[in-house]
Amino acid sequence: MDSQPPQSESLRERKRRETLARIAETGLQMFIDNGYDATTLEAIAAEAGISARTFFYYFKTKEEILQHFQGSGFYEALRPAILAVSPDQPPLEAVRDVLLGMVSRYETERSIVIDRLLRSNEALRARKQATFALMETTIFEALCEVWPQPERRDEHRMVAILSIGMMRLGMELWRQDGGKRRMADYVGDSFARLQSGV
Amino acid sequence: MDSQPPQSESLRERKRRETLARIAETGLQMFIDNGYDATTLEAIAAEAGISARTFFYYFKTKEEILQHFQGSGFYEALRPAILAVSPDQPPLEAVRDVLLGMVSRYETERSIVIDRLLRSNEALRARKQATFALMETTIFEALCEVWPQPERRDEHRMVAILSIGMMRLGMELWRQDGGKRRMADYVGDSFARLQSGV
DNA sequence: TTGTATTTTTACAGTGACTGTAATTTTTTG
DNA sequence: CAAAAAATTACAGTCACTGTAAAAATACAA
Repeated sequence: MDSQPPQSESLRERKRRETLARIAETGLQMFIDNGYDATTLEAIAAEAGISARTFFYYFKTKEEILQHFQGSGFYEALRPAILAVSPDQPPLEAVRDVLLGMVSRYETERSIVIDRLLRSNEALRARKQATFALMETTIFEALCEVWPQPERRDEHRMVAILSIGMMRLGMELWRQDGGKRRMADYVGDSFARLQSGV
Repeated sequence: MDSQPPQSESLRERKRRETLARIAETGLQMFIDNGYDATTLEAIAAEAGISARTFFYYFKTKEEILQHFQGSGFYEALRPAILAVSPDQPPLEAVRDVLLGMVSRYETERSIVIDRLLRSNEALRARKQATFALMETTIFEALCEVWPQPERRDEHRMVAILSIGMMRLGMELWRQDGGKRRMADYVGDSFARLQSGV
């Protein structure tokens, strides 16, 4: 109907965005319904109305479908959030606050379902751990920008490892507890316990 | 020459052990020479003098060749070492001492080469992180046996995460430093720094 | 030694993720 | 509208890995 496409997004861009989203949604739903391993690329492509080859034009791997959902929301926001932190507080507390904010946004139905998928398969579990390692690196590098003194680099590494560790601990305790309280509470408690002496 | 096989090991067992070792050694050497991805299973099998199908009679996956070397030495010794610890000292110090002992035994030429391989490939890096996660679980469970009070379980989780974190930190610092001092020194320093207040 | 059970090895025929290539269609742009 | 750029597809291939069933090697008992 509009003969003038909105300047902000061309037909091409819109189609691309829609196709990407359709593949991801279709894939995730099929994973949930039938399991990750049992869902073939061919089936996802067919369901999404594209050829199998085209799938790889949008995603490098099957796993990347899940990374798509992990990525959107958590990992990408980490670096900017830390860079925006006030350099007056101690780094560990700064990172703690950033992570608490992100964790509380993370606790959605979808994330929980995806997490269950990530636990269902050996390779996916490994990828999940790798994501944490990536977050550590991201935190470390961001801290080095906020507090750039070279003699603090080792401290930054330590803070990055401890932060991700406490986040993982909190997430695990939350899971163990069946989600009675908010995930962020458990993460906050873990940080508190860490700081109250090891 | 001996018509009597030694009771301890039958022909079958010896051959099996030898074939397993031959596949692993051949595979590792070919990975080192030509890279992990560029080395096909078929090539390893051919070099080891077996059929491709027989490879999978010994290893479930190609990755398992590397796990074979990781496993022998580190992961398997972890649980018994912690179970043998004196319950008088604090858990964190106990685990620290265990890890320091294992790390000093770990720092061999072969381990370093394997570590380089594990860094060369995305999936392998992920597996490496997964191994650390597995060690955390092993430590946690062992601690729960040594100090079985239910109210200490969360503490044990914390100790497991912190220990593996400090070990990883030490290993990383050692690598960054080009191995001037022993790896165990860096790990020990990391633990010390952790305990001297976060 | 011989026969029989068990284990190991192999060939063969798949499946499924992923890649390279080159042709075709769709969208953009001048 | 024509030419460039991007998206889609078919097709053929590689490689890790699996299922199956038969053959070979080893163990064991009579």
